[in-house]
Amino acid sequence: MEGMPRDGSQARARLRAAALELYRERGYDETTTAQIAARAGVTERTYFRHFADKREVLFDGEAELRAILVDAVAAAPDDLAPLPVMVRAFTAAVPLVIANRAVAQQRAEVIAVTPALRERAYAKTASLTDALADALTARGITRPTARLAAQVGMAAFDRASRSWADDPGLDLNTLIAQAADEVLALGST
Amino acid sequence: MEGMPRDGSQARARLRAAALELYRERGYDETTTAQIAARAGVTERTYFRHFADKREVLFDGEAELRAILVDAVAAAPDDLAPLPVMVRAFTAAVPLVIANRAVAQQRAEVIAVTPALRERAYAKTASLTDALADALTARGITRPTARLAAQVGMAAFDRASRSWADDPGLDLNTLIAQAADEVLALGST
DNA sequence: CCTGTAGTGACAGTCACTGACACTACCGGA
DNA sequence: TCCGGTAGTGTCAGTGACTGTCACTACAGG
Repeated sequence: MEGMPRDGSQARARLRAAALELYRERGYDETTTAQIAARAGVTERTYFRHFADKREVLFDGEAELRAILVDAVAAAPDDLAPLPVMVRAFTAAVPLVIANRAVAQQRAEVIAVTPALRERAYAKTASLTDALADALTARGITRPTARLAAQVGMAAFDRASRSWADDPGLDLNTLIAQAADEVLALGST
Repeated sequence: MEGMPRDGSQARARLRAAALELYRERGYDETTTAQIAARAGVTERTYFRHFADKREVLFDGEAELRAILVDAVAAAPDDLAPLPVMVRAFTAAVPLVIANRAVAQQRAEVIAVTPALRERAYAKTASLTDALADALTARGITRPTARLAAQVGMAAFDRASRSWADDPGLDLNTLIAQAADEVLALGST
């Protein structure tokens, strides 16, 4: 194309949209990166300049969530126990989660039926968990305990998210707090 | 080769060994599946008959661990709370873990420095977690709670494993119990 | 107007992975 | 003893993800 705008973020956004559409229409395995690029009006080579691989296009914007979580951990009161700190962090992210609900659900549907994408999703979650563990470590918590708290907090958030996905009428903030309570109740009959 | 033994499990074992060696010698990215096959004395096509992809060769034998965990969950007393059930399950797996320690460490080293392999490791862990959640569900525990307990239990086991990897002189059974206690203490300062 | 820089297209190449077909060792029974 | 089925393998051809390289174009700042 002759007069293509030189602003890369536009092409990037079109690639994101095209990929989500195609993955939903034809399935991930039946979609080629060339098709994604074509629908976005660029070449395959340009696709790989914006995204590291065929999966990554579905996992953009993770940085924003990470920043919110990490900042919330850093901002929590000094004397707060690890699990309540996690609750605060995820609570801080609730507005973003709610804002992205519509697209997130479409993505989740594709990911659910595609092993390769589930694998990437696990890796992204693990990456977020690492970031949370680092943030807890910065609060003076020992690294092994920080890792444990981050993983447990993420498990609680996962539990809350699923309930909320089933019934978006529920209050996600409340669900997060309840999930944390549920963790502490796992030791008692 | 003319007189190659027709027993596939031998080739499979050689492929496993060859892959671990090459991944350690040259790195995962610098190793081709053709090289693995060559070192094992078979063709590349045969490699892909035994393993689904280039990563899977490092994650064989997961089925054994899964069976032990699931059986232990099923065998636990009816009135035991979810987290203690997880402790029992992982405790039942300790002998296997100890027996595999030497090879497991070599694998862990490669995985640690290879994003593609870490990703697969996360997926394997998630798969085990799903199996544990299913086993808990069979005990009458609600699915969301079962998922939560399985993830929390896995986090505790991860915490215990890492301590044990750092100092194999410690008792892994004790570390698992301590990690579970630590989870329940995450809510208190 | 000139120059550096970022985004892109074009092209060639490697390698993971798959489908199809043929061959060979072995196991069971006729 | 022979014979047919089966499992494991080799060979070959092909697709598609991903990379390196080079040239070109739009735009910003001086």
